[in-house]
Amino acid sequence: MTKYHHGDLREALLDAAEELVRERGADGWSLREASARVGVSPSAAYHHFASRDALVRALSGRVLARLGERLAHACENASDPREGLVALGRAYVRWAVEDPAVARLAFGTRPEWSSDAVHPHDVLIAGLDRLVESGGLPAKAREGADFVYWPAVHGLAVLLADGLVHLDDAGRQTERVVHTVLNGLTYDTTGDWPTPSSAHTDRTG
Amino acid sequence: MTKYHHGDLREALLDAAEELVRERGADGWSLREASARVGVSPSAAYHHFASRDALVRALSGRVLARLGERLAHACENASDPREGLVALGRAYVRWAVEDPAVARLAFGTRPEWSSDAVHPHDVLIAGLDRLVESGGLPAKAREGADFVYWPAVHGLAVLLADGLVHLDDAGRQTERVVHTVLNGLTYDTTGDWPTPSSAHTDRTG
DNA sequence: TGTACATCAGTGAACGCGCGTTCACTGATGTAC
DNA sequence: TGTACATCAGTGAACGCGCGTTCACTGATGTAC
Repeated sequence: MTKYHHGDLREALLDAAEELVRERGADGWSLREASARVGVSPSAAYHHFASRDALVRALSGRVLARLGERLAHACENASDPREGLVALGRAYVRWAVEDPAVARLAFGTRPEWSSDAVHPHDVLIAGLDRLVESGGLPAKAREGADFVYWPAVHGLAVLLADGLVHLDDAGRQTERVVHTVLNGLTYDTTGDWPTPSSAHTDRTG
Repeated sequence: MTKYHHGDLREALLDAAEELVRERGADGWSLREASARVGVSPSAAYHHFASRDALVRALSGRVLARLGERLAHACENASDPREGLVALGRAYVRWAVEDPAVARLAFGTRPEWSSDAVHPHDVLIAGLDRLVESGGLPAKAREGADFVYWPAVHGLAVLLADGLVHLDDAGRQTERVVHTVLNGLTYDTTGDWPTPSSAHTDRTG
């Protein structure tokens, strides 16, 4: 029954590590434990990852890529662009609340990023662009708007995931956050907000 | 010169631990290292902390209390309530950017909270109340507004601290975030946002 | 179809290490009389 | 002011442990002829 060759040990190790993160937190587990859980000797892992750290970075990348897919799915299936951004925010926060330890790992580790994966930030960019195209947001408010929307949603997600805040209905609060940000971007009484020229997302560290 | 009794070993250990966090990250150090840095045997620490974890929680509490003081100072010295909230946000983000590893520790560890310290969330509550009193925010928007403002500022802080985003001028972006949120709370086209009845901050875990 | 052989993906023992924590101890301090 | 003594805050050796990683190895697989 037990085969000498595992088949897909790499993926199995990532699965085990993800589960361990879920159970014990981002740092509460070892390479040896992940190997043991898969039923393989510790040294076997080194045929697939250069080090424990490489495993963690690979896991982080896999997790973020999946988040990107979830967000894209949520955003695209909405009835209109504004609702798309609401759905995106809800999916983001929901994910963090449902899987807080994994979320914390993903946000706290430089991911090994596969270039064909959908980055969460790209989903957001597309969502905001669509909103502007549909007339739901003034073009002049668009620049740098992702670095207003993202922090708001991200902040709610991590405050909840880290347990600093508890909310009865996190989904409803997410909706309020998103609407508030979009309204605030639209009714901007304050003036010009030059986009910082080098604003960017760091995807790999 | 070297005294047998240290004088204030407890505080010195917290200082050493804080410095180690700064140098190596939230988890990259040991009780033994902190003791060694202070020039004391590892076991000495156990006269002041029940365990390594207790040390970490005490450090987290101290860090958050200092943050509370900084925020209160920034908020109170502003020219008007709205500027107070801008200053609060700037101080919050600035702190996270200047001391990212310590900030991450403080947000990721249940703090040992001393009841007389000023909690960051309390400073925010006072700032928002003042804004409403001065007519800068409709009373009907007040409820739950802290769970819109805080996520936005917190999110920007942790995105920067975790290196997920880089900005030329984080201070300016913070201002935009705060103004956007306050404008969005004021010009709320969407309707009623019942405050989740049990929304609260967790200060100790 | 059969066989030789290179390659791949495992094993298992061993390495050196630093960790958190305990324990019996001792030197320094401060208080009571 | 001097002394006995309790208490406090250190020492240092030792504990058992699990860790990441290396290494020489071997079993399984697949390909060339």
